[in-house]
Amino acid sequence: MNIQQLEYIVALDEHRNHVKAAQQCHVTQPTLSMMVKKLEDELDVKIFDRSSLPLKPTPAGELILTKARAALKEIRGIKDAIKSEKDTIEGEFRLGVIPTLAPYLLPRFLHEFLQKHPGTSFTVTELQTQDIVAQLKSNKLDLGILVSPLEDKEIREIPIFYEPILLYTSEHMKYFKQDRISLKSLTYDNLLLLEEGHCFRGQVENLCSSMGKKSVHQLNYQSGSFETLKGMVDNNYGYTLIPELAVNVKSKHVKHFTSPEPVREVSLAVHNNFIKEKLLEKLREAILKSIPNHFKKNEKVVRIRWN
Amino acid sequence: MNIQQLEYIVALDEHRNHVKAAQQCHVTQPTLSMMVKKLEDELDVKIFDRSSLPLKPTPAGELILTKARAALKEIRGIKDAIKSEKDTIEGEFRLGVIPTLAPYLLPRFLHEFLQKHPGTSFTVTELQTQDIVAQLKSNKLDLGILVSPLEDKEIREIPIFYEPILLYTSEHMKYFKQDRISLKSLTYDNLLLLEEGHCFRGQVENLCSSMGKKSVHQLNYQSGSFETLKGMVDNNYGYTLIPELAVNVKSKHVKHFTSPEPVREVSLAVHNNFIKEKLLEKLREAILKSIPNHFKKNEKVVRIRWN
DNA sequence: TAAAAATACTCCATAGGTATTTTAT
DNA sequence: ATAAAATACCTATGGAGTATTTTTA
Repeated sequence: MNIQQLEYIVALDEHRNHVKAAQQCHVTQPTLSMMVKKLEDELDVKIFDRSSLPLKPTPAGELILTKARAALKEIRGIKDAIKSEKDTIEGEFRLGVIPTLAPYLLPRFLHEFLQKHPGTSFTVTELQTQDIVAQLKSNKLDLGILVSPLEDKEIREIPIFYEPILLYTSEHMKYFKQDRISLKSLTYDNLLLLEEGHCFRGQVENLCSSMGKKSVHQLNYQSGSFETLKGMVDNNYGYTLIPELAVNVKSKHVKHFTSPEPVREVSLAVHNNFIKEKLLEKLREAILKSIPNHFKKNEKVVRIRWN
Repeated sequence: MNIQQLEYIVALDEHRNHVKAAQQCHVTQPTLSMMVKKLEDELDVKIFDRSSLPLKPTPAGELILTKARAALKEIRGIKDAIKSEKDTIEGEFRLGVIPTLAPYLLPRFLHEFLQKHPGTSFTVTELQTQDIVAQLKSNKLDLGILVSPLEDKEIREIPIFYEPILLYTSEHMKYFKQDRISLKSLTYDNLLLLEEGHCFRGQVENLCSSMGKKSVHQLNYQSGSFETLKGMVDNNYGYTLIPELAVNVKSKHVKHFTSPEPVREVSLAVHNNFIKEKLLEKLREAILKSIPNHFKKNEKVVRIRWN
């Protein structure tokens, strides 16, 4: 017995005509005829009395049809439940965001999102990438916003945007006089960096080594936030690399790189189990709407990896 | 999606182990693994979290499993309902029996059967074969007892026994002095016959022509019952052919044929739709128990056809 | 005789098998 | 190291197609 056969007999009972029933099931008349017959053979019961046209169910057939309808309803219920689970936005969600994004990105979209979707609520935690990943896996978090790729089979990433990496330089550096900086011309010496653990530190180190450079630091100042680093630079102390959302691009200290521009890929991250597709879609849309247009995918970029 | 896949995920949820689940489903582990995966792919939902052993259902998986169990229950319900319908004896049944059997056969088993199966009741009608067939088809009868074969696609015959045909002869006939009569030696002239419509008349005519004989009747006496014919013979008026149940075999008027003996095949007849197999089985057993042992199938017979 | 259903046959998708590799404890 | 699960590959069943015949009204 299979689900198709049940659908065939139900359709046949509804139409009392093989051709019409077959059309409804998107198969040919012989296919439907054969399958109905096969089911009858398997159950060893005549479901339809074909001795006169239009055919009609036998007494046993009536019984079978009633039960077949109930079974099909349950089966459709499975698909429907999944669909509605995927389509529903409502719920309480635990969101982890990396510290180099949280203060700059969340204010841009979260309030509006909550107003637009009153059924949703979020508990936001600032966490470093590895903690977000671990907590998504252990079901302590539902969603993450972080820099991808992670290359973790259990975690699904939905890329949202590509955030340019800018140079934030003090006035006394040579870069200050340039309009745009070439990535190749960058020496990584005396670069101010975030402390260990922040993915952005890893990203910059990665960028550095991918350029075949070795950074030597006279001052090994490591801060926990861009705000401190910016303060250092503002007070004429070296330079740093900084993602665009973390700075006012109109500041005279900010320098863009020439093409190909380094960017970091910012993604939504969820456990493979997460199925609220609609929520992901809506969140992605809301975030995309809140960020500058040039963050959208662009071929002329160097996507830097954080790990 | 198919029923097997639902059974696989339910088994997997029960055992939390692919090997054991596969054993329960009588398939190999790779088969079960693949099918579960295929279902997940089709539904686009992870049903099981395999990141740690033993695996466990995802939240969405729990939902799916609940519904899958309900669906399987309905599906099993179909088979169970059929089985119980087939196995149940209880009910009111309308039984048609041909007149040449009814008065001799019914008293032999019906009372005992009713006592043994208090849940059953019968409405018996004496009808000729063609009427039984018509009423089985039009659902005015549930069961028939008649002489087969009928060769009607809508009617199912369950042979019960083979009733010998005997010669019932008056004392002045040449047959009276013989111990056993050879079928070939029989002249069909002046044979007393039942009136038109009775299948037994057709059977005898059939037997006659199959022997290459042509019957010529001096006295064309046609009766509606064997009792009348027997009365004629008892009063020294010719002879007749008569099925064994209709006579006292110890009577001196009764002569057996030599082998191969002519017999008629007595069958239960039902419409193809009829599914109470157990009832048929029990009826057949009861009838068989009530008739002489030599009525059971025997190779040394000439099965005569009534049509 | 026209419409409906059954039959004959052909094809290919896939459920299921075996052998092996990969993963998790 | 060992048990469990996934993967690769192969086979054969049977679901579905087209063409045709048979049946019903």
